Amino acid sequence: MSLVLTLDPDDPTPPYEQLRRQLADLITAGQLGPGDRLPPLRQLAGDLGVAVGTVARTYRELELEGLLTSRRGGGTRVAAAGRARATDRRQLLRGMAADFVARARGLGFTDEEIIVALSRQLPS
Amino acid sequence: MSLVLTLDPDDPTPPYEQLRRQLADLITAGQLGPGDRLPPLRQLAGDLGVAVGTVARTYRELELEGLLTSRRGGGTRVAAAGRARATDRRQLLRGMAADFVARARGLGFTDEEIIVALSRQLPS
DNA sequence: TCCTTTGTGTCAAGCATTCGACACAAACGA
DNA sequence: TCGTTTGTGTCGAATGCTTGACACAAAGGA
Repeated sequence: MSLVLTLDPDDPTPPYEQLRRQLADLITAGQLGPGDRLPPLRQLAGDLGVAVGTVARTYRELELEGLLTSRRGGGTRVAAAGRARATDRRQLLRGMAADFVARARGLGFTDEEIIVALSRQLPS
Repeated sequence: MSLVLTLDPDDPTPPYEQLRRQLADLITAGQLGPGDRLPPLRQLAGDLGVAVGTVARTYRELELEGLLTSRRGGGTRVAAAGRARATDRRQLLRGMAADFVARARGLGFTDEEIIVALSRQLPS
């Protein structure tokens, strides 16, 4: 499994937060399943070019959310699903779709315009 | 015209940046047209509950991008369109749609799942 | 058992952001 | 003309994030 985690240096959003969002989405979407192991702090920090403490902060926050479990020497893994993952997965996509549509409408785009733009990206 | 600008206190993204993105989108989408006046620094700062300097930073950055023009005593207005707004408008939506689809695919959702989720939000 | 890996915690330093307040200059309106 | 509005700039203080380094504890592997 090759994790695709990236940081945008031009984004004023703090790196620990950029990383947290990506991992949270990957887990909720099921790309990372319960028990899956995440990269060690030092490795991920080295790959992304940030300090160890920054990645540690991301892992800590996700553990507080119940998405990860960490053990010294044992690494950091995706927590056993407390809730039904299938439901979360569906809700995540539904929320993403709703956000996208709401944002487009708020910018004055008509439903027709939105549909046209989407049909360029999706086979239908 | 009642601007809908909001700040999420829980979002670690700096307020000046949250505001900058919203205004940039509104302008590019054409919701705010050339010559339209924006709220005075002090008024917007008061409404959003932030310091004047924070809103000033947002206006300054947008002026550097060429989207706004500011004059002492004259207020801040949307700059005269340097480029064809119609094109920008279309490209903005196209980019938003592409980002949404790419993100969903990256999270492992199939095109079919994406279409189903969207059809719940859009009449078609 | 012993060494390595790994997460956790601390620390000081630097930097960016925000805040609140104030002063100033330019445009506007009566 | 004169007072108001408005953007700009500065200042010090506070807060939060990142960095780099270090030590420590727990788990795993040879």
